[in-house]
Amino acid sequence: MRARGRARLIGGMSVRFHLAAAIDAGLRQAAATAGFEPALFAPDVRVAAAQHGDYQANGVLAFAKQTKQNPRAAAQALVAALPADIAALADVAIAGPGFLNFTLKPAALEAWLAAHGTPEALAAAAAAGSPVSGQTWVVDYSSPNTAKQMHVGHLRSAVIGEAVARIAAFGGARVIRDNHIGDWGTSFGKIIWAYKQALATDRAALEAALAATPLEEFERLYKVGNTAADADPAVLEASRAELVKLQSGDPENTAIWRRIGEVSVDAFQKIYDLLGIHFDHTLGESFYNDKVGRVYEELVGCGVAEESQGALVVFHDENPRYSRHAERPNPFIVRKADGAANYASTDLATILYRSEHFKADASLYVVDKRQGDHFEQLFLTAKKWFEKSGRPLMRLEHLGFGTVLGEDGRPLKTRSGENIKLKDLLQEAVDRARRLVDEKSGELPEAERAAIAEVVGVGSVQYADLSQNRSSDYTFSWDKMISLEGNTAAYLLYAVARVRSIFRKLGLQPGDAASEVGAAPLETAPELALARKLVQFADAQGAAVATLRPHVLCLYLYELAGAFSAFYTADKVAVDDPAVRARRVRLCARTLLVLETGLQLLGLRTLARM
RNA sequence: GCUCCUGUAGCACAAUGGAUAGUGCAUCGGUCUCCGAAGCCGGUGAUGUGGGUUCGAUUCCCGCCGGGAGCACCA
Repeated sequence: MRARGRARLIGGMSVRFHLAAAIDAGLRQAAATAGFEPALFAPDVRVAAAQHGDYQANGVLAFAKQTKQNPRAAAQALVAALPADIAALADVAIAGPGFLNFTLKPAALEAWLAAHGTPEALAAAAAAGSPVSGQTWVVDYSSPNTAKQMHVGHLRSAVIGEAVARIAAFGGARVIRDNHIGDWGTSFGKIIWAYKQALATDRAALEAALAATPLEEFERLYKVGNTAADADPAVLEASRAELVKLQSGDPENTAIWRRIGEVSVDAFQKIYDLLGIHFDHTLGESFYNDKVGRVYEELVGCGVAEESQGALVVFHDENPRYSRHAERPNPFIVRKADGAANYASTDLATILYRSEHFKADASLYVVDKRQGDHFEQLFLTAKKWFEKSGRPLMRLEHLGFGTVLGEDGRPLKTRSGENIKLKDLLQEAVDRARRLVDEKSGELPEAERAAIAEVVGVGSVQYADLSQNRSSDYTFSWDKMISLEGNTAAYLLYAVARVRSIFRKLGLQPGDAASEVGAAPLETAPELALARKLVQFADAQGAAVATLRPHVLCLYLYELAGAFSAFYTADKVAVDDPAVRARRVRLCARTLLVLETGLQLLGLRTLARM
């Protein structure tokens, strides 16, 4: 069997993208040679702390423990049996109780840099042999409700979802981006009622408002309808009647509803454009409206669902939380007592559609973690349903994220207690970035400063969100976010701009092979540290795909930018010695390549100047 | 009440059971006649608490204390 991963031949030397995987394979081979029981030995290769080398393998300790051997003796036996390609790749040392430390040889670093010199080479290497390669993944994110402006609560799903989608696609998956908008439900009866009232009262004013700020106007109409329905049972009844007409296909109500959807999606797209988001599909709840009947039939038919208090529900007796025997039973309600569908109904229909129509291998839901119970019940239900109906079940995963909090530790709101509109938040970020750009780079033309401010401002919002573990609550702070210092978008973008500046000054194109010809071997400590960090892109990328946590990629890019900045300060690129210059040009070009690739995976744009 | 999540320096974060717990902000001190100082180099400072499992625990298990969230027809 061929080794996993793509190997490129450079000067007869095979170059692996994932060097950790190469070391893992080499250790397994050595273990076989040394007579270790394969089932008991897992190398456990990981990126090491810098003082220990580049990679460390911790698996000897567990192996020695299980087989009652001296761990250092086992480590020595393993090292002695290491295949030649690993010995050529790295220096190996046994440390502490039995850790194996691998320090990549400069020639191995140079070969990796030479082999991964273009965006195409990097992407091909990352996708080849990836565990997700060739799979179809649906990423379900953003998912706002129509007739409402997106607010700060919608930020994380959009930003994290886009990053996850890009990371998965770079890892070789065929990614389908699906915006599961909330475009169906009782609220539309109220909007239609209010719309018709406004039409009868002052048609011109209504049309003017809808022409100027259509989404805001529908949002206002919803509030009018909602307030009126709360105050007056007759209005509530009238709204219900409008909803029934809509659901039975009444042409007028359907036209109003369509218009609501269109203006909403148009407004959303303006924000998506800023965030670099483009959906393949916008299949909202209404799309599944005619697909829930089949779900009910099947669930009842295969004995998963049952009637309870008039509703169609699913209990999960094996789980104390969702068991019918619980103190306060909390079943999964798949059809309401009034016969109407709910969130659960359409989500089940959605799973079926993604299975049958998209042939999806995975469906990832980037949704607030507070909906964790819903997804747990949804997945349990889908599992039983698909098992009983003999269908293979795709991987279902809820990528939950925490709440955006203000600096007071409460969910982020405006001073008056309103939700902050996403549009306003992004504009504020751009405005703040603009002030910084004017201060730092006042010499640049007005139009360029505006463009820079947009990239820095929006990128700062994205990066601040992505750079911490998504499942934690996220404390929002303007000052920290737009800050120039620390682990921020500005720091990474600044590193990119400085690399680009070097190439401008030298009159070279980044990645132009001719500029790297005759490169001398890497020599200085900052050069080696930068090269090592570049090689670790493979590890960061692999970890990002495996964990679907973009912050591991953020952390890596920050460290890479730091390694570059240290190198930049210590070692001048524009030196006379052509061999030294060539090797430093190559380091700069790869830094640029990896930084830009990584930032793109996060959904950020980059700048040549800032 | 039940359940889930969570507690790491003044603040914000990191650490698939591994080595001396990393980083940023703040703070203190260096550093621009030299490719961009939005930078670089250095100092100070932390695992809520009590047990347990383990060669090894921020990580796993149990208790306690603190914070957040969810719990029948909303999404």
